[in-house]
Amino acid sequence: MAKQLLLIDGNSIVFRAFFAMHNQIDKFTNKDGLHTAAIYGFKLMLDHVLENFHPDAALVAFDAGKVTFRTKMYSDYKGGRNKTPEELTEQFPYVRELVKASGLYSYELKGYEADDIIGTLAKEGDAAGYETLIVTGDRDLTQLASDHTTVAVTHKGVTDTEHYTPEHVEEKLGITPAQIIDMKALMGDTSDNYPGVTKVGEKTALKLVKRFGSVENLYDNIDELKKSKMKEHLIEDEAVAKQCKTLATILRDAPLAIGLRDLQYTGEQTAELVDFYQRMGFKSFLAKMDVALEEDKTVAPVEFTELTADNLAMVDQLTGEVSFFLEMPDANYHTSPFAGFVVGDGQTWLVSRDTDLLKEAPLKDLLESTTVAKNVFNAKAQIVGLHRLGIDLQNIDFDLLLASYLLNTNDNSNDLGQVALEHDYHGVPTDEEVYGKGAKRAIPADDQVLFNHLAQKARAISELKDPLFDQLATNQQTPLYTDIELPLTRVLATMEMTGVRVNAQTLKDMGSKLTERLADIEQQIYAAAGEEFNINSTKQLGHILFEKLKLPVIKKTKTGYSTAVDVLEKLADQSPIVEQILQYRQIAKLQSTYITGLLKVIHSSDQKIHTRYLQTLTQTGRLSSVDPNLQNIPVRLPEGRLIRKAFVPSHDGWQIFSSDYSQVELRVLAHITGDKNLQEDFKNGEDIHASTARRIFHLGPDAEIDRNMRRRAKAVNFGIVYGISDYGLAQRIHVTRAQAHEFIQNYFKEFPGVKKYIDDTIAFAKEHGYVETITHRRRYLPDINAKSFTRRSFAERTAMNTPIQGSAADIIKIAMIRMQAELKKRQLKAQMLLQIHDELVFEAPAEEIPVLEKLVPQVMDSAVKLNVPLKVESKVGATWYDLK
DNA sequence: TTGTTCACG
DNA sequence: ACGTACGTGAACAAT
Repeated sequence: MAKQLLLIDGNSIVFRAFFAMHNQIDKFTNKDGLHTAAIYGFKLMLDHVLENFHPDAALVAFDAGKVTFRTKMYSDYKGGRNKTPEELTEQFPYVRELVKASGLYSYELKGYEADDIIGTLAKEGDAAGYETLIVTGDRDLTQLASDHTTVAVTHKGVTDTEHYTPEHVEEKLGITPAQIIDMKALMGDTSDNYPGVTKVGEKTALKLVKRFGSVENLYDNIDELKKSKMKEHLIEDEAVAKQCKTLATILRDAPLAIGLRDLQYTGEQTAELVDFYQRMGFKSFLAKMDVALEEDKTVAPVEFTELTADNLAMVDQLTGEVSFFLEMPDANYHTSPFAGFVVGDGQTWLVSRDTDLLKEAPLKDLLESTTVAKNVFNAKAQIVGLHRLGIDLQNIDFDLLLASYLLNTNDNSNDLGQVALEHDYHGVPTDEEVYGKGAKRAIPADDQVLFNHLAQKARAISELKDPLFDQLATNQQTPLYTDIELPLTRVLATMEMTGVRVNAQTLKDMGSKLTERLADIEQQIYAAAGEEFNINSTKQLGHILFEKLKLPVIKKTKTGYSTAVDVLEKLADQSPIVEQILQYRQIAKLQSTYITGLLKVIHSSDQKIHTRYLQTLTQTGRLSSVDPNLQNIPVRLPEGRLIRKAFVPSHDGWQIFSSDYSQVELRVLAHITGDKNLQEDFKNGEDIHASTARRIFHLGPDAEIDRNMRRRAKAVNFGIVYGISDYGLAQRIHVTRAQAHEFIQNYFKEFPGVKKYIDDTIAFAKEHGYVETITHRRRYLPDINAKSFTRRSFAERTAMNTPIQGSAADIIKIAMIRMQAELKKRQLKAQMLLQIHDELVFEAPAEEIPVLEKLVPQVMDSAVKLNVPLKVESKVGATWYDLK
């Protein structure tokens, strides 16, 4: 077998690697802050090549600076290029080190480009009977392809390559590799900045090369061309074309100081590579070699002083802003015990288990001071926890959890140590590491262990403040943090602490009735099945329906038969048991989640439910609600809706008041797409689903819209917002896929702005790796360029949905902050209780209802200025059920 | 802990 | 040919 020679175009691969990973450039840095994306990508490419190609000799060629024989000949050669970014230039020395550790030679020659080194060695290889593989990111090198030399050009990224052999060049362009030079001479090269012949591009150049064979032959026989503008240009630019040919020609006889015999490849230098990976922080490469990354464990120890009743005066030594952390071991900070606290200024850290000390003057005054700034982790938890101790935490400046969430919604741990690690800060372990997990989790009995952990937490908050603020500023997210999310934290804390009154007796009465009905249906099901079984078990239910009763299988899940509603609905006419199961499910859900579930979380002290809003969880900027979830209380079905009767005002003579945005997501869509038709429909105050039906079904302005048409149009509108597929739409509205496809096509024809927005947004996401809302809330989409169709498609749908859902979330957040301020300013007794994505629920004395009826819609619809109006509808009633 | 189902916007 | 609408939380069964 012939010997093999590997030649790599170092500069072009490094550039490719760098720009391929450009959108995650800040993710690839080592602990010293060195950018490593290009180094990483280079090694990725190298490993990929060496999987299939086993060279006997190998070399990586680099350019040796700007000045080459080409620039001497033509001073504009490669002119006009942007300056290489600092983040890339700093990586070159390390790429060379990597090349060496990988067992390859590197070489550069003053006055010549990497191409010329490669061209010369490839020629030497051909002569010596080698099979040569050239790896490059630059298509120009394909001119070197020959019977024994293949040129691999990286496509997208660095591991996806296209192999150019003479046959492949012939197939693609219909010319020989050497003729690529002639083609380039005629057409020029914008990236290398030489012009070629005026008005001659790739198409014309190819035609001419195919006809005449070479530039020289073309000019020798120029008279054969018919009179034309092109001919004039050719004649005029003859000198240019000939000069460009020299520029485009890669040298095959550069005066190299090395030869093939100097390039023997004997494999990688394992020890050097491991050391190199350690310094670069390349975990995955180390893992391949079964070596773990040595974590930098050299964290400076943190010093702290235990605070007691006797040395409380030490608090007065704290100067300037302070970092503070109140430790609550349970996630639910409304009820969690307190385990201790830490407070300090970056120099001094004061710690204690005795949280009653916080009530003492020096600490209470400090925490309530409006002039001393506080830095914390999870401000909402701290506000609520301290409130339980009778302290009103004021002047919060930095919330590590909140800032981290805004910077990247994907890293959404609630653990301080974990969050710190996501920002490359290693100075604090996770709670799990210190407190244990599961049943073993406990606050350490050893003071030193607990105090050290608390002090480390406070230090992390303090040290991460500046870098995270800087990153927010870089992302243009400072106003989002300062004007929206941080003020919202206090609004949410107040809502949670206020809580909502729930009448336990109402729930219990409903519960007993449901229990009876459930027992009844249960017996009917057992009778129909001919045996008793656990109806709640999908496995047992599947067995009964599809094996014992032999009903047709409509859909399967990973683990067995699907018994979901849409499946059961299709089976309803086959056996009465199906309808009974649907009934059972509906009632069992109400009973377990909404009767017993809610009864469990009513606080006995005030008969109220205090949910927690998670402000740093969702990928879109919405809130979520837990312990319990008050954002999914039943409303759609009449039986479930009755649950809302239990939600009552907390004072006699008060009422429940609610306002919601009407079609806010579609209005946001109209705003950000700028679609004229959609905007017009909203400005005219139309029933948007009806007007959509009118457009996509091509109905006249006065035609009657029947309910079915409106229903279909509504489904299309939802589909557009969610990232539609014809299949999905067809499923939902029970039409054929072809019909669904036509509906979508009609929609895009009628609303071209929407179509353009979708395409532009996906393109933006592919280029930048993230999408944004109207307030610069950001969501990264790592899968947007994934190879897997499913993953990529999902990322594309979220790319277009997130700005819409997220901007709607931004709008209501702004409204909530303004609303809370208005209630305070007007000294109203009304309280904001709940937020349900597009709806705000209040309780208020009856006499304030007329005020709210004007005020709330006015605040909500003016929260932001869109180029379509926002519409708000209000209802009022004695309970949450009775709203009218 | 994971999967399924179902409640909401 | 791929496999299907976005964002959530809770209960329950089975591993």
